[in-house]
Amino acid sequence: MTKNDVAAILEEIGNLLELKGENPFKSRAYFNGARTLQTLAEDLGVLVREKRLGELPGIGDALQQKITLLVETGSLPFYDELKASFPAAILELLDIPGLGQKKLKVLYAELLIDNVDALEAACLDGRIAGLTGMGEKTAANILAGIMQRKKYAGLHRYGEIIEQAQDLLDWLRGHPDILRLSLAGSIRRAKEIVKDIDLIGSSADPAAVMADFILHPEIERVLSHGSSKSSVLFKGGVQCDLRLVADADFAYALHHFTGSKEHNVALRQWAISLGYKLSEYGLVAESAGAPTLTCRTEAEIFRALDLEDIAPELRENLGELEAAEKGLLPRLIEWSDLKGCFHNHTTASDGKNTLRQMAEAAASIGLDYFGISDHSKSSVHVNGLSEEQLLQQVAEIRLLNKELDDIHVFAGVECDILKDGSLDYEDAILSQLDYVVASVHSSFNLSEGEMTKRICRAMENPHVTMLGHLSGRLLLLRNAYALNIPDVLKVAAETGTWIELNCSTYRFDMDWRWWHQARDLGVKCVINPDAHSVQQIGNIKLGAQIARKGWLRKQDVVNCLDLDAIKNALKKPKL
DNA sequence: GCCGTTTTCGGCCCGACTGTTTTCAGTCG
Repeated sequence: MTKNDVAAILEEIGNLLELKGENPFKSRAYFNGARTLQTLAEDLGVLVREKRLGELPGIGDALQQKITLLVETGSLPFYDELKASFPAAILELLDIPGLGQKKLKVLYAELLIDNVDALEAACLDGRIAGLTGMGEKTAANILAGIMQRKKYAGLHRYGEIIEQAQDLLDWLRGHPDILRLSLAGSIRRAKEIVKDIDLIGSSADPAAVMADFILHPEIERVLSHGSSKSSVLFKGGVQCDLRLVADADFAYALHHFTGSKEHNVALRQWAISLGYKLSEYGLVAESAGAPTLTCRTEAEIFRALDLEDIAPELRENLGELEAAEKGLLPRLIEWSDLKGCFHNHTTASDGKNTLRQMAEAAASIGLDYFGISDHSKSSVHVNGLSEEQLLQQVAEIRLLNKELDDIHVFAGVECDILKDGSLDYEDAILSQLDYVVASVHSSFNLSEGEMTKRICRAMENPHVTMLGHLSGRLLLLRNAYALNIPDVLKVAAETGTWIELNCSTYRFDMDWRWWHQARDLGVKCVINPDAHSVQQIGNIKLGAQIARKGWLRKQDVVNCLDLDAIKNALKKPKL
């Protein structure tokens, strides 16, 4: 049982306890415990074995026992009994917008509603509207929530809505009554999955701004409309919340609504320890005689609390406050630090543009070098290259380099890691390339041990320069395969194998949560677009955002090296 | 159920908006 499995069970327990009418703080304790496990950098099995679970924040005696039982035996009688006292599908109803635990509890107790179809029927035949505390509008809202959920599932990949968010920001900034305006929420923190677009603005006439905001031509439905907050649903299914405050409150509101919630809770505690009370409205001295503070910017709020300015991407309560206190925050990478990239495809395998088009497009966004790595022969479904085709492409690249003077093209391959950890070409072929990206494209269902061994064996090959999309996940589509990432990181450090941060909007893989640890082990990151078209080369900008989230600096990312330095790095034997 | 320099009991972030209600509860972030 992985830590994510355990975390999912703790969350489920939290929800079931709320439905049961338990002390809400008790169920919150389960949610907190789940969150701790999800962001755990260590191996859960090791923690359990060494009886160190209690050292984790939010894990006390009771959770320690329950987690230990789950890890050691794979089951938990407390959970089984709790689950058995409710219908199987009831928690799915909590995903419907507008329906929380309290209403769900009433629906189940009064009408025995325990699935989406029964809920939909009850909305339509008037039974919902007849309950105390619920009326026609409640029924209509729940119904709209069911429809919305069916249509859009409510979650979005960061890389697919960030552009829309930026456009919206620009549109709204043109409003004459807007003073300041920023993205907030998880999209500002560059989370790989985003629920909605949060905007925070300041205005002397918020009602006027709101009145115009809800007239945006791309809006499908206005969900709520007030003078300080409005929510709309855009065509295409993205929800956007706009909050407006007085300009004096802007920095506080921006910080508050950027979150994360966990960061905010920690920062409030921190403020209390210094004698202040922090909220979205201000930073107020609690002790008599202390000066009243006015912060114009978030940086000023942090400074007032004796902290370095914490970048939004780092605000996850994963050590950023402690680092900011000691002046140890990393100087985070910027996309413009990137000088090139390595994992890109052409029409030779499954790309949409030719070798030359790709190289010229890379040059046009200012890159100094660019690597071509088409698929290897086992990936027949994506037109993987035979040995002859691959060597032919290498020859073409050598010729192209004589023509192009503003970019250098490296010849590589995305070589399949076969089921047993061997590679898809012989060493005699691989040795003729400038570099090799090794990736898993098949046999996803191996055990964790087998998959870990497979990938580690591939890294032992001296020709393997880097690992591609380490976990194989496709965001919102496919889970990562079973893999012991700490073990992989250890071997990557020992063998000098780089690990890719794949910038496909579906991947962002390796996950940002691991990079801080990888960095501390000395594992180098390489930010790659996995571009299958000229447009996708630009995804390295998104990748740099995610790298920032993983605490990465310029010196941790090899493709920040200039052309001469990267040539030397590629020539150097890795072992 | 967790936590602790006001500590082993009594808190646990809190305000906007909506809808159902005559003063407030639920949801959301």
